[in-house]
Parts: sequence; structure tokens; C-alpha cells
Amino acid sequence: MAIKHALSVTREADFAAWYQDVISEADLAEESGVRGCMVIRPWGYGIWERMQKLMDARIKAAGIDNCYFPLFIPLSFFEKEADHVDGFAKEMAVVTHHRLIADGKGKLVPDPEAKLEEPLVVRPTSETVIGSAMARWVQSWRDLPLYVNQWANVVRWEMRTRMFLRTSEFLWQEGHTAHADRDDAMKETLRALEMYRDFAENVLALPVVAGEKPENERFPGAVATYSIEAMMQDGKALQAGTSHYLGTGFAEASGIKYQDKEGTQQYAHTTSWGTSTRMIGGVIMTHGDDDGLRCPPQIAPYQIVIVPMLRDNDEDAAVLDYCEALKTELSALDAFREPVRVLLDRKPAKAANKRWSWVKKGAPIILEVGGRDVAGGNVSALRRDQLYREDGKLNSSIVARGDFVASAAAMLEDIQARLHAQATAFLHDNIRRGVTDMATLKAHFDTRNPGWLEVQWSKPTGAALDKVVETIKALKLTLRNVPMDAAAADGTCIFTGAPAVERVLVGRSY
RNA sequence: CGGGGAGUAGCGCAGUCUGGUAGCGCGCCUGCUUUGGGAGCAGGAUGUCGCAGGUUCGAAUCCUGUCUCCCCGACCA
Repeated sequence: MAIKHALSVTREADFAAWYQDVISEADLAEESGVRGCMVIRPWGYGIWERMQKLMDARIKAAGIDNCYFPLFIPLSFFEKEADHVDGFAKEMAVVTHHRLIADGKGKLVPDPEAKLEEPLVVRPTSETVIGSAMARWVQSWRDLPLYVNQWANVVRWEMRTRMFLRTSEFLWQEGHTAHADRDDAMKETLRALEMYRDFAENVLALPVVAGEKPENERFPGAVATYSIEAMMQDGKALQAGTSHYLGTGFAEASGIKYQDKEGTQQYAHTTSWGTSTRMIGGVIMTHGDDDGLRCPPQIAPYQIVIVPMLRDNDEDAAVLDYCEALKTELSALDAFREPVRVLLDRKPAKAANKRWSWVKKGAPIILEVGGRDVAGGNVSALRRDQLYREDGKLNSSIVARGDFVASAAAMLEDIQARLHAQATAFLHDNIRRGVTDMATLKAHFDTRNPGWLEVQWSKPTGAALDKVVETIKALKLTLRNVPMDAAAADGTCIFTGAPAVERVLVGRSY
């Protein structure tokens, strides 16, 4: 029997359309009418809140506290760091007036009298404004290292936007640190990278490759940029988090100086690192299936949803009482060292329709409770990661209530583990190694969902690197990163023929 | 920002070429019948046709401008 899936578009038929369908059908987000900006709906925002909570705990565990800096940054701050300006100038929203005036035709227009002396840009990232504060806060070597993090929205006027993956406004956390020397700053850069890798793997169930970005992919103004790269189900790469060692460039631009133990003035070495709402897109494209999202239990706003089967008769009160008691019992459980999050869906709609809406949203476990379950002391349980039986029917199983409650926490942890295992197998199966010539590389990327290649290269710089980038760009390919755990090079560079020095990932990307 | 497509009810669309005052399906509401797997029948509600100008006796339809979305580039988290 053919399975009738909840979505009308399959991943196989049209991955891009499927992605948008999941976002819409799972009530994650929608268009706002403002160019490139989205309305994040409660289920989508709930996922973000879970990400925030668990990421914030990791940041705080590293001894880093939160703070908040202004949305507006004086233009002059940006002009101080040349590479940074080059990188962001083309995509900044600028505030030039502070008042509107009626034009006499029923319209409001910027009041020419209210033009700002110095335009303000809406932050695309906060290195410059935080740098100016750090310059005040850092005087002595005793003030270092200095750590801050902020949760904020930023605006980058991108030419082409996609829900969660690239929106004009997005939500993120940005960590900024200042250190006495390169070693300490680099240690922090790599600590943040490892924090992200751990978060992606263990919270999002998102397998990633951590590594250093090639020179051409560096953050504007950075000395070194590291990333975690995740592989979507269409084989494309998604940069899911970045960590930058900024050298002394930003410190020189902002005047972050300290007196060392010998009494001489030194520039601090700074870092910055961030993760954003883009991760939600990564979760969708990693764990989603043709029935919608499969939300990893750790970030599911509700892990267990109880759908009562109400029939507008006298039985309903007993069913609801049973469900309330069940909810109380399940809420007392712990999974992943937190109370289990349970929702009793009391909306007056048909049970079958409510069930499918939770399937599309990706609630990890859906419990259906009807009069017969109440009478028999059972629940009907449906695992989102095991939706169908082999015959194509829904894989719901009727189990004794006590047995379900006893196994619920372990079941959630099992769902999390299986999603991770499945995605990890996909990642590993789709990284191909051993390709040493461009003809084979080209042929490889001529196939459907080619995944990535890990190739040996000579790490060219400057014009030589530009040439490599140009060559692969013609194949719609990018250099993703140099995996930290890749084997040592032992051959020749696939691009230049020179002796290879390391291995780099090549693939299409979002 | 360049090339292409599109904006008409909550959603998906027809109507636009050939101007005459708004339609279909789903959804929604009401009633009845159903009820353990996305129900059936009947009745009903919902539109300044993206927005702003213009042409015309008359504009969803023709003209100009503009905004937003989708696809392909360029750009990027």
C-alpha cells in the first residue's frame, strides 16, 4: 500500500519546494510583507527558545555572561577596520533621519530638517560597537581575558533570501572576547568552535564537520575563521556556526590596549563567534521527511503531545480527566536532565486533523487517547521517527499507560539518538575521498545529490587561491573547510599539482 | 542588483489577450448524519482583484510607477 504522506511535495521531487512546504505546514514561519524578513511563529520560535536555552547554558558554563549593545552603530565605527567595511558595506541598512513629515499628498516622508549628522547603521554584527566598549574596559593585563556574549537581532541586506537560511533580519548570539596574546585568543576561538560542534551533535542531532575555512571564506577582518559544516539531505553544505580569531586588527581599530607586566602598551587579540536562527533551517533540512519536520526531542517545544479523541458526548469529560492525569504524570518525568514537556491539545478540532498537524510539526511522540484507552488503562502512542509500518499504515501502538510512562523518557532519548545516528550515517556516506584529478571531480558533481569531496590541496594563497575558487565556482562548488580531524596530506594538490599540505572539503552550499 | 515568473477570499487557482462591476476547489461557519485513523450531505459567510497614479462613460482587465514573493545568476551566516 502506498503511503499517503502529510506533505504534498516530496524531497525527491523538489527539495527547495519541500523545504518551504515544511516551514509552512509545520507553522514554523511565514512571510511578513517586509522584504527578506519573516514572522517566526510560536512553534518555530519555541524551537529557537530551546536552542537559546541550551546554548546559553553552554556559554555560561564557559564563564561567559550576557550583555546587550545597541542596535544602531555609528557609521564611523565601521570605517575604522578596512576589511570589515569591504565585507559589510554592501549589505547595511542605514538610518539617516529621525523624524517624518507630511508631504501634503497624504504621505509621510523623511524630514529634511531632521537629517542625522552622522548616519547610523543597523548592526550586521557587533565587533565594532563592542570593541569600542572593550577599549574602555581594558586597561591592564589584569583585565584580560574579557568575555561577553549577547543575544540579538542583526540585519544584513542580502540580495536573495530564504526562510531561516538567509533572512535580512536574523536572530543570533554573538560572543566577543579579548585576550592578552595570540595563543589565548586562539584557544578561545577553538573552544567556541568545539562548543558549537558539541551543541550541534548533542542538542540538534546535527552531525557536523568542524574545521578551518580557507582564506577566501574568512569573516571580513578575521585572521582565521573556523566553522561547523552540516550536510543537508540534498547533499549541500550549511555553515551552521562560525568562530573567528581576529588577531589585533579590531583591537587596533577600536583601541583595545592594555599595559602588560613590563609596563608597555599592547594591543589585545580578539575573537568573535556566532550561531543563528539559520540552525533551524539546518534542522529542517537534516531531519525533515515527507511528512514534515522531525523535531529532535531536545529542542522540541513539546516532546509529547496528547490528542484526546473527543466525541461531543458524555464520555469526553472522563477522557479529558484521564489525559490531564496522564499529562501530570509525564510532566513529572525527566529526560535529558530536564522535565519532560507535555502538551494536552484541547483544541476543539477533529482528533485526526490534530494528529496530522503534530506529525507535520514534528512532535517526537504523539499520544492519542480515546474512550477505549480510558476503559482499558492504555494509550495509543505514535513515534514521529517511526511513523509507518511496513504495510504503510500508521505505526501507532496501544500500550498500557503505566508501561508507556515508565518508558517515555528513554523513548525520547532513543528518538534523539536515532535522528543523530541516521544523519551521521548520511553525512559519512556522502563524503567521498580519494579523488585526485579534476575530471573525476567534475564527473562526481555531475550526479544528483553528490554530497562532498574531501580532496588534498596545497593551500594556495592570494591570486593562486582566487584561480582555484574561480575554477570550482564554474562548477557551482565552494571550499567548505579543512576538517580538524582529517588525515594528514600525502599526495599532490588536485587543483595545482603541487605537493598537498592538507585536505579540504568541496561541495555545493547554501 | 541583472534575467525570468507571479501577486484575485485563510490556502491553491481561473478570469486579464478581446474593458461592462468577481468565480472555482480546499479550508472556514451552521445543521443533520458519522466517528480508532486526514468523514458525508445540505445550507452559509468571507474580496477596497498587492499599492499608487493615469486612460476611459466604465478598469481585476489597458498604460506608468512602486512594493512583495518564487526561480536562475552575482552577493552572503
